[in-house]
This record gives sequence, C-alpha cells and structure tokens, in this order.
Amino acid sequence: MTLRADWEFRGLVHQATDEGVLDRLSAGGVSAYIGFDPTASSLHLGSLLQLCNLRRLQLAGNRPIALAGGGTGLIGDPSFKAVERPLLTPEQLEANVAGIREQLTRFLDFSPSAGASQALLLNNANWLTTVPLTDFLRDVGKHFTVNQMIAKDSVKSRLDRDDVGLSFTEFSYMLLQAYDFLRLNIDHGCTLQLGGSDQWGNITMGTELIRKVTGSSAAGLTSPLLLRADGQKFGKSEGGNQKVWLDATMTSPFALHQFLLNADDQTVPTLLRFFTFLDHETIRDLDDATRKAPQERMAQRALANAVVVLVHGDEAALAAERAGEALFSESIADLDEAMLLTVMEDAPSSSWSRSELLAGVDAAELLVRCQLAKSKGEARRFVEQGGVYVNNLRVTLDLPVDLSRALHGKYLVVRRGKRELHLVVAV
RNA sequence: GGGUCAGUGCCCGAGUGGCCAAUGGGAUCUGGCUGUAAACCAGACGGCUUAGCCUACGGGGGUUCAAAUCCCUCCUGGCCCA
Repeated sequence: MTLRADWEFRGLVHQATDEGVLDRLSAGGVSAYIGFDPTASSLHLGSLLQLCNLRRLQLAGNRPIALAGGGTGLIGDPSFKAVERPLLTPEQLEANVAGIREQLTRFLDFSPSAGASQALLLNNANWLTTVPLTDFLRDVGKHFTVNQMIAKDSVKSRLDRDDVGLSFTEFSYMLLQAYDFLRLNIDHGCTLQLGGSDQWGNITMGTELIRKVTGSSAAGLTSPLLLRADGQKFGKSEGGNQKVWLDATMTSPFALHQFLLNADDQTVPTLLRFFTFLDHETIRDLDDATRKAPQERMAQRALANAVVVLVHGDEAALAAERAGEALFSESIADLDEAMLLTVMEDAPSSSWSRSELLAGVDAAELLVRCQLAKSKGEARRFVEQGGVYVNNLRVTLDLPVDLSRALHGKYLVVRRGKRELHLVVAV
C-alpha cells in the first residue's frame, strides 16, 4: 500500500502544487512540515487531521516537522477569519506552545531510533522574533507585491467588507509563514508544507519565496476542510458550543468519545478516513454497516474508540465506552457503587453537606450550583421544559430534591438534557 | 488631520422620543419522533426575592415627565479627501 493510494482512498488531498508530491512521499525520505497555531494550550479536534497526516507520512518513511507558531502567533493568521483577532501575550503563547508540544509527542516518533524519519518539533519564535525588520523587508518583502497579496482569497473577504478592516499586522502574516517555510527549507531540507485547504494561499507564498531565494523547488499539499453534513464547521461540541479539545482536562475522554459516537451517518465515513488508521477493508465494511443497519452505529463506535485510543490510550477508551453504555442503556439505580463512580469519573462533581441535602434543595438551585445552568431563570426553564433529571428521573419545581433519592445513600446523578451530567456527593 | 457613514442581545439585522427586554433570521438550548444520529415538529432564548423589579442598545455626560431613539464629548471601525 503506497502512501498515494492510501491518501487517495481517504480523500486527504485537496490541492497540490504538483502531481509528483504524493509519489515522492510514497517513496519516503521527504521532510515535510505543518504549522500549529498556539491560540490555546491544547490542540482540538480540528487539528487532529493534520496531526494524523504527519503521523501517516512518518509511517511512510518521511521526516515530519511540527512547527509551533510561537512567532506567528504573536501576529495572528487572518486567513478566512471574519474579524481582526486580539493579540496574545508572549506569556500566553509560551504556555500554549508548551501544551501543544506535549500533545505532539503522543502522535509522532521523536526518538533518535527513528533515524532519517525522526520527527522534529520547532518553534518559529526562534527566528521570527530575532530577524531584523529591515533584513526581513529586503529579503522577503521584496519578493512579493501587495497586488498579489490582496488578491488572495484568504483575505479577500476581509478587504471586501465595509464594517471591519484588516490590520497591516495580520495582512503581513502570509509573509511570515512564507519565511518559515524558507527557513525550514534552508536549515532542515524541508521541501513540503502541508495544511488545511485554508492554508493554500500561505503555502504557495512559501514555495514561491523558496524558488526565488534558493532557486530550488518546494511543494505544498492541502487537505479538505472538514465539514458536517449540514455544512457547519466540524468540531464544536453540542454542550455549550465549545470546541472539542485533545487535552483530557479540557475535554474528558468520555466527552470526546460521546462526541464522535454522535457523529451523523453522512459524516462518519469521512471521519473514519481522516481520523483513524484502520485499513481500507475495515473502513469499507463499516460504510456497509452504516448503510444496512444505521441504528447499530458500528462505524460511530469504531470511530470513537479508535480516536480515543489514539489520543488518550486504550484504558481511557474502554472506560469511556463502558460509561456510555451504562449511562444510556442501563438503569442507573442498578449500578453498584464502584461502577457508578467509574461511569461518572469524567463528569464534574461536587460535595454537598449531608444536612443540607436532608433538608432538601430547590431543583433550580441545584442546577445552578452544579453549573448545569447559568442562572436560576435558565434553570427554572430547563426544569419546566422537562429537561432535568436526578438519577434518570424527571424533576419538578414543586418538589425539592433531597437525600431520600440518593443512590447508595449519598449519590445524586444530576442530568440536564440528554447528556450534561454532574455528580453530587453527600458528605 | 478633514469630511462622511456606522457601532443594538451569541451572530446578522430591524427599530429613529413613550405601545421596547427591544420585530425578524441564524446559532444555541429543552421537549417530541428516532438510533444517545440527521431531517422534521413544538417551545425557550438578559437577570432577580418573577402579576413586580433591576440591568441593557460602543463609553461618559446632558435635554426631557419619558431616550436604543435628540444634543455634547470620547472611543472603535468603514469609505472619501489631505
């Protein structure tokens, strides 16, 4: 199985600067890089595809270079962004880069034993914050015209709008990224940059710069943007419109597992191809399973397990799967104490005084203190709409929640809607 | 620097002195149907001690019995001019 065949099967290729890119990657020995924006201390599901791609090319005998954008992060990438973004402080960036560094090491082999395909992790702050401005403008800026820069699709929408603008700071971002590529090309023999399709404009700026400065050629390869069946951006969780993070403390393994398990039928085939390393036959079988027995959600299960294993490990995946089964298919009151705690391990929890619970707590109050509602008004609404449960039994406003309902004498599983949970423990 | 237009709830966007916690759309949330999907249907969608009160229409000040709406000023942005 060549890398080309694999990538074509998985639909990983959106655009390439030349037809030979995939063949060179298939042959191995290529150094290729992907940049990661340190806008948060963790990568999220949206970055997972790029992460997987780096891994794929390393497995095919190429050298993956993960570039943390400690320098470009100081500026902010305007590509297809609707509005100007707030600047991050150097301290924030440094912390974020550290967090991302940690996560990258889980996907790539950085050990010397990998030889020529040993992964590299670099931070562009090292050169972007030290290159003299005048050198930069003469050596990089001179190779591009503003005319071509404003013609980029990635900034066009910003230039066309009559309510927001595009600062020079963000406008210059594409030059910085081009410079990154040049440096990696010269210093590390990197001849290929990968990225999402939104990065195409930035990538080609780089290949052009390399051609003009060194006379050698470098290539670019982008992958499609991942969208949900309804055209929405993929990767926002149902609960609270939050991003799905790869950091276990920001998005629990259980939440990640649940998120993928809930992927809709139309998107699952793509997700299996993008986010897993399952072989083609297995993937085709899962496609069939979705067609023939969608209610079984075989593909969703396989996807959720594969990704959680990849991101958090076997144990976490098993626990997440068991927790989901217990919560959704068994009566919660039948679980023994140990199982209950296992199931609720990922959910937020709080300790309450036994005497307070004995007296009884107003349902709205309970919800707010469990952080399942932002205000009492909202909490009241949830209860009135029938969306609040304690131990899987619907709660009403007129009846306070007290200890008599507790499982094993001390646990209240508070749930809002289908899957927002909180464990109350009486102490 | 000058001129001009704009800044409304999560987003877009109506409203141009009282009937405005503010039309509409989207997003989101809850319920129903299902498969812990999608689509669809119904409802909710500033806060509170909820027949009432408080806080909100870029910030501050003012006029008025009464301001998102009028005036002054500041901030931010677009466009044109220098």
